[in-house]
Amino acid sequence: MKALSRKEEIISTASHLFKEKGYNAVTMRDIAEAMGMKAASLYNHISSKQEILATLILEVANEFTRGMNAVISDVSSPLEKIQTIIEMHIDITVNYSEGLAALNNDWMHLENDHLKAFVKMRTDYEENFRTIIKQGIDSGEIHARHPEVILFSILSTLRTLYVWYQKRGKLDVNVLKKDMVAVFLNGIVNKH
Amino acid sequence: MKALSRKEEIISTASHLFKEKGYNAVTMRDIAEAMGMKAASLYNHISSKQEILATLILEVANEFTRGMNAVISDVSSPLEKIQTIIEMHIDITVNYSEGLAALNNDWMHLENDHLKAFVKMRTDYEENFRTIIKQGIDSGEIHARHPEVILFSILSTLRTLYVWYQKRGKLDVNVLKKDMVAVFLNGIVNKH
DNA sequence: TGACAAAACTAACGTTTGTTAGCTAGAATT
DNA sequence: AATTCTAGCTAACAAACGTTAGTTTTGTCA
Repeated sequence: MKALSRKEEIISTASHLFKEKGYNAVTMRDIAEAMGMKAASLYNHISSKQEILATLILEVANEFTRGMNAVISDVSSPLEKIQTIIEMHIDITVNYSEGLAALNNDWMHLENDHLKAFVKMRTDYEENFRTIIKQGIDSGEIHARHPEVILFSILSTLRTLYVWYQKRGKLDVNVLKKDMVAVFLNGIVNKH
Repeated sequence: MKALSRKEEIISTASHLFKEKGYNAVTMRDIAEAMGMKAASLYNHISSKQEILATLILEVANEFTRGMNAVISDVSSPLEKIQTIIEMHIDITVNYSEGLAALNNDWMHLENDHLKAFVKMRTDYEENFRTIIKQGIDSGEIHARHPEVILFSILSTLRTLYVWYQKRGKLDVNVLKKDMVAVFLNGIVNKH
C-alpha cells in the first residue's frame, strides 16, 4: 500500500464523485469539499478539471489495451482467448472500478487529443475482439451466429459490471469469473 | 405517423441531444437552437428542463413495467419468460432508443418523486426477473449458477443495446432477437 | 377585418461554473 | 538564519446556466 500523492488523492476523490453523478454534475467545489479544502487550492496540484478526467480514463483504457495485446500475442485457441478476456475485464473492474465508470459514462467529455486517443483505443480493442470471435466461428469452435451479437453481448456485460459488482455484497471474484465464463460459453440452459 | 405536438417535438429533440452528451451537458439553449428557436420560447411549451427528463425516462420505465407485468402473469415456463423478456427489451430498444439512453445514463438526475418512482420501478423489475431465474433453477431448467450473474449478464446487455443498435447498420430485428436469445440460452460454444 | 390565443421574441435576473491572481503559514533546503 | 518550496487560503473574474417578465409576431375564426 504505497502512499498516494496529493494529486492522486484528488483524482481518486473526484473519481468517486464522477461515478455517482457524472463528470458534468460534479463541480470543482464538490471535489474540494470532499478533500477538505477550497476549490482554488486544487489547482496547486492539477491543471484543470479536464486533466482529472483524462488521467482517469486513459489509465484504464491503457490497461485494457495492454491486456488485449497480451491476449492476441498468446498462443491459444479463440475460446481460450475469450475466456482470458472475460477474466481480464473482471480483474480490471475490481481494481479500477471508478475509472471504469468514467470511461463508460463520460468519455465523450474528453477533449481534442485525449478524445481521439481514447476513441482509437476503443475501436482497436473492439476490432481485435471481433477478429477473435470470427476466428472461433471459422474454426467451428463457436456457433455460427452473427459475430456482432456475440461481441456486444459479452462486451456490454463486462463494461457494466462495475455498476453492480460493489452493490451486491462482494461476490467472490473467482466465483464471478467462473460463472460469467460459463454463462457466455455454455449458456444458461441445463441440457439433460 | 401522427403529428407531434410542439411539446413532444421539444422532448424528442432534447432526447437526441441527451443521448449524445448527457443531461447536464445539454443546455436549454442547445435544445432551443436544435429546434430553431430561442431558449425562452421553450417555456411556452414545457415547464422546466427537469420535466423533459422525467417525461422521457418515466415513459420508458412504464413501458418496461407493463411488459414485465404481462410476462409474470403469463402461464409459461421460466425459460419461455426469459425469452419473452429479451424480445421485449429489443422491441423497446428499437422504439424508444433515446428514452432508453436517458434512462440508463441520467436517471440519477431525476428529482424528488420522479426519482423515487423510477427507483421503485427498477427495483421491482429486477426483483421480478430474479424470481423468474430462481424458479428456472429450482425446476432444473436453468443451470445452478449464481442467479445474480445470470440476471446481470442478461440485463446489462439488454440495457446497453441502444448504444449499439443504430451504430451497426440496422441489423434486422428478428435476426437480433433470435441470436441474442440463442447466445444467452445456449452460449457461444458449438457442441455439435 | 378585428379579436384572441398561441408561440415566438428581447432583455435581463440571480446563480453557479471553472479558473486566475495574489497572499500566507509552515516545512525543507541552503 | 536566510531562502525557497509546498500547499493551503480569500477574493474575484468572465462566461454560462435555468428561468422569468414583458412584448411582438403569427395564425385562426367570428
